[in-house]
Amino acid sequence: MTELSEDYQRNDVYAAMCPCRDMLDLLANKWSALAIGALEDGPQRTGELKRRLEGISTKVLSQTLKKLEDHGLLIRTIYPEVPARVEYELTQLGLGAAQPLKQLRSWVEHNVGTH
Amino acid sequence: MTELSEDYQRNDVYAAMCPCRDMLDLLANKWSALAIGALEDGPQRTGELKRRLEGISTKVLSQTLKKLEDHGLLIRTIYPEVPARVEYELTQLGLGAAQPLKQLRSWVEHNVGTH
DNA sequence: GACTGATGCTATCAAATAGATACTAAGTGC
DNA sequence: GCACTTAGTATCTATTTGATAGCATCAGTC
Repeated sequence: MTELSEDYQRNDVYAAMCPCRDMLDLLANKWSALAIGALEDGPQRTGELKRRLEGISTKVLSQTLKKLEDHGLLIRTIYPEVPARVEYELTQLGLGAAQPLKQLRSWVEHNVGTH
Repeated sequence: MTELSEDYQRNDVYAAMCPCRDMLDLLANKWSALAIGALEDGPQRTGELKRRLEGISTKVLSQTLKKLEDHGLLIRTIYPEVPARVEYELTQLGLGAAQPLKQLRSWVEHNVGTH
């Protein structure tokens, strides 16, 4: 086993200074979890996301999507139509993150109000 | 298939008014995800949790644990020793929630800094 | 018997974030 | 010119977070 193959073991979400804390903070968030889940269905534009993520404000939606883009989880594409069309699409990384988030949402839906 | 067996389908985290939104908001949170993960190792007292959840403040730890208790995810036990000993332990519900959260933490640790 | 130490919680203040709403930009159609 | 559409920013307030200090309890020490 080479040292390179063990690289991932250096990441520890319990360590305050570990860079993966940022990612956990980003993903362990209501709106991120919902946005990534919605985008699993394919690229979507802003208005559609706003409608699906019931209760989110314009500002928080913009901020959430920007943070996800900055972390490489999704790609933002502007189509120079009029009025402007903006689409968001998950990257491979985002598709990967979507899996555990889907399980979390699913667990919540199946276990609330049943105990 | 009876109606009762379909009950869980009424929960939809995308619906703003669904009670499961509260649970998603609680679990999709950095400190909740870390606290529940730590408690998977068994009951632990406050100081131990504070040490493991590097960077958390006393106040936020208290608040986080209280919210988790209020939602039935953990049980708080006070042992009348001196100085007082307080232990937190996951309930069955908490143990269930721990699974998807573990996968999320694991995904983060394996996918940060590798793209 | 006052003094220190340990533990867990709350009180207090500043800083950051969320949320609600209004406004801007750019071009189309009337 | 004027209204309409879409996506985003600006603005203001409310809520939450974070850092610290303080409190209560009582055992052990001198």
